[in-house]
Amino acid sequence: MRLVIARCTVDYSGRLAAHLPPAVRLIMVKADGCVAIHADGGAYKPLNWMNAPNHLVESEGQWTVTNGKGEALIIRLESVLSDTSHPMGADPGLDKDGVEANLQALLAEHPGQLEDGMELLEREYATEIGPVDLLCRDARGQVVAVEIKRRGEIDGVEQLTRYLDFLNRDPLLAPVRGIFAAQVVKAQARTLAADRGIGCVEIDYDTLRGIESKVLRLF
Amino acid sequence: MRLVIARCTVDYSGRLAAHLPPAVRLIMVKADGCVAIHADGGAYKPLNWMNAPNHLVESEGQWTVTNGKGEALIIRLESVLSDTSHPMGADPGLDKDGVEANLQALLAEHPGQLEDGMELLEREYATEIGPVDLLCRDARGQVVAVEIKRRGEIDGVEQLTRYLDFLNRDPLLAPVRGIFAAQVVKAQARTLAADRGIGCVEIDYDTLRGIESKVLRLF
DNA sequence: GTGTATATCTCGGGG
DNA sequence: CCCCGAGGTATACAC
Repeated sequence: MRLVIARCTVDYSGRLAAHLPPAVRLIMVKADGCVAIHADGGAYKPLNWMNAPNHLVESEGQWTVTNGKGEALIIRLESVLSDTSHPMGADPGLDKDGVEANLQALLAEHPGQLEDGMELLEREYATEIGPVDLLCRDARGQVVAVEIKRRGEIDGVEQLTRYLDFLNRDPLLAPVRGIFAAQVVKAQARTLAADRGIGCVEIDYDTLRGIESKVLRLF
Repeated sequence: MRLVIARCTVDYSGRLAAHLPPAVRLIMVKADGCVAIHADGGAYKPLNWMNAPNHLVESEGQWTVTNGKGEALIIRLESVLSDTSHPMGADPGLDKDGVEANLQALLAEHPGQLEDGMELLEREYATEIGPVDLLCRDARGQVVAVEIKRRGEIDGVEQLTRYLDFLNRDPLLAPVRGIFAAQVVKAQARTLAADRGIGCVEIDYDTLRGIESKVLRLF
């Protein structure tokens, strides 16, 4: 990884046009060739960048980075304060645990948390337009499609609507109703869901995890 | 900005749990206190990070970063290869041109580019489920809802469809028709729009900006 | 390659 | 402060 501290201006052209006036910034060049220009503040996103694969040409006081998609990043260096390189090697990568998949697994184990008497038929039930998170049967025997989100927003309601459209074409399943389950359901999503006859359930993740812990303690 | 090159392990807990095995990485600490851990590859996103505001405690071989939302980042340093600081000052910020806001502003000024005789009624017209980009009236007096995107894809058509559903329940506005305006409308979006009676208009941003320039030159 | 769904999404604006 | 929408979204994965 090469780290350059320099007073510079930057111009990006491609999907939009963006310009950075002169200032001291960090220019980061990674081993895969990607370039990022960071200011000294404002979270992790760089001001400008060019992902790999790209082509970097260094000339006197100017770097030109281009890629095959007609994008270009031009860095004009007014003064270079520091220019260092550090070998790092490949990174072993990040282990993650606890995203949406975790919530889905817990609800698959405890479908009764969605509604009394609910039973799981299948997880990741495959349709032609994508997998339904949970396919369940309610206490009265009706099939229920469940879409799970960490944050319940309008896109999720659209997603569930598409699944319901498809599922209801299958005479073996129809009529299928929908439940939108999330840790928090936003007002607009709730409005749209209500409008389409889709139920909303807010899931308390800690409660659910508590139930799971109790079950595990029995063994 | 402080730049530390070190062999380290990192653990994040908060919205999820994430762990990084030992490797040499860049630890970036910006003036506002935000911390980011970068590998030598993989685009501009860091492996782990903690945005400002947060609280950083450095002890022997370990940094602990916490914030007020129950998130924590623990960096265990096995060996520090480099540790430098570089004053940069505030960044003047990024000038962007060509994003949706620019397109919306230009179309609001020149609704006739959507269709002959179109007139603007309101920009960002509020509905229960979100703001309609432009509400217009066409040459025959019919109300037209306009959704503007830089790239016209299927979710934009869905969005406009939702707005039309709600707008058409208002007897003072109905019947409302829709126009989907974008610099490029993808084939699937065009098909879906046609199926729903929504018109598509492709906008040439440079042409539109040219018209704006001509208008400005008159003054 | 295109389409779909996720993200510690980030980031900025408005109420 | 939260809510909401756009993003040069990026990224992974299925078809």
